[in-house]
Amino acid sequence: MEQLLNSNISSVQNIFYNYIQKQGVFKDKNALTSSFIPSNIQHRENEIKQLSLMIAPMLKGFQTSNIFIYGKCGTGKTMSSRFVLNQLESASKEHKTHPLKSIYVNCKMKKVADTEYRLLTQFLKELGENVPDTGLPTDVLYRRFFDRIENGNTSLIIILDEIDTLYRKIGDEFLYNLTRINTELKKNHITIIGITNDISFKDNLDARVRSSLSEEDIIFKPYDAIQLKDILMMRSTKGFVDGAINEDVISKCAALAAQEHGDARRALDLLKVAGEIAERLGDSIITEKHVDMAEEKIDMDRIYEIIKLQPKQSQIVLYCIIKMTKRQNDNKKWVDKRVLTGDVFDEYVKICNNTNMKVLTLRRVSDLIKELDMLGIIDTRVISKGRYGRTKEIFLTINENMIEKTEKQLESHIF
DNA sequence: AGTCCACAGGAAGGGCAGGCGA
DNA sequence: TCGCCTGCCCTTCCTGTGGACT
Repeated sequence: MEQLLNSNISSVQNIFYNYIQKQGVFKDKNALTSSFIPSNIQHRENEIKQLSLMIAPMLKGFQTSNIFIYGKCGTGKTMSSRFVLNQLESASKEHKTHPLKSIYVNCKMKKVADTEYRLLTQFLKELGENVPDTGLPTDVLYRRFFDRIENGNTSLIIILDEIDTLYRKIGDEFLYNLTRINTELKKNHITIIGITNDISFKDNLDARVRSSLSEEDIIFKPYDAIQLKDILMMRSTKGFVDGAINEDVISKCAALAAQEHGDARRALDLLKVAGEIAERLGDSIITEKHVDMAEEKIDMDRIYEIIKLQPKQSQIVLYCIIKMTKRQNDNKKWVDKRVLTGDVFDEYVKICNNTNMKVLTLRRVSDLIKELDMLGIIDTRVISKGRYGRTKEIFLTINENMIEKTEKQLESHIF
């Protein structure tokens, strides 16, 4: 027994020793993450200039317009905004101008920034106030927030990233209240920068919110394959050791990401994960084979992550959708196979009864299906079947060769 | 043209847990 | 301790709807 333990220790120690000794492919892995803000942001010079000009008056204590930034994911919206605000704050400190503070909130963060109360506590905490996570009336929080800004000596810039998610969750009352607070402030000001990838989002807003919130717009166009390659080349130089990666591999990552609406985040992920896979396999050079493996791993990880975070009822609903989709023995291509809400619900009831789970109503299951759609794991479309009623067609968006793995993963959670 | 189906999805509210402040 | 507040998950009730069928 003791001998077995010792052999385990020595094998693990060996892995660590080899890792330390071996020259890996990474020089600075951080440079390959999407949260890394480089000192030189490529192909976004115009947008950065535009944004800087819009918020520069804050340095002299003037009120500036609220700004809306549009662009698909991975087009550099967040990175450019954070870059400009970092520069703005340091300019303010360096030249001792009107003091400024910026707060960045990703509205997609569940349990952090998805309700009015949570957002206000987040703002207050950033401003140094101690507020409980629950318990206080919302109007008390608004008052504290107002007092803090009015009686403090800093103006505030709030970046609301993925603002469309916030709107879908809590409506536009919160945004309206923020703009109202701003009109009542005398000494300091708030500027709101809303970031979204939904170009039509603004149309949904109440007219009074739209007029005050979206005074200036900036649109970030998707990167093309050449621009993506430039970005990846620059990041690779920082991120990988010399000779670990060649131009062909970078081109492949750029081309794959360009197919997905020029998503730089995806391109960087591919590069980083390909590097990790190469390292794990003991290869000192990253090849196109590693990129292929990285592509599959990223997609699978995303699905696992979504599944893991879903409540059990939602997992059962997804499991039923997969089972019903697989059950179709027609000649249709996988992407054309679809199931209907009613069929999913019938299957759901059966599974709940078999597993002694509480059976939720059709109304609730319908909402769970909608949530899965929003997560991008399924696609839905409302259709009419004439006198046989109206329902929802549900398509799986999971890659066909990942279905089995996803199903097994769900089974391990449910049963 | 009217009927009818099978839901979609909005609104309201119940019930529970967690937390605050007097 | 108790009243009040919030978030969260859920149900109930209801109206709306597109198009096949009569």
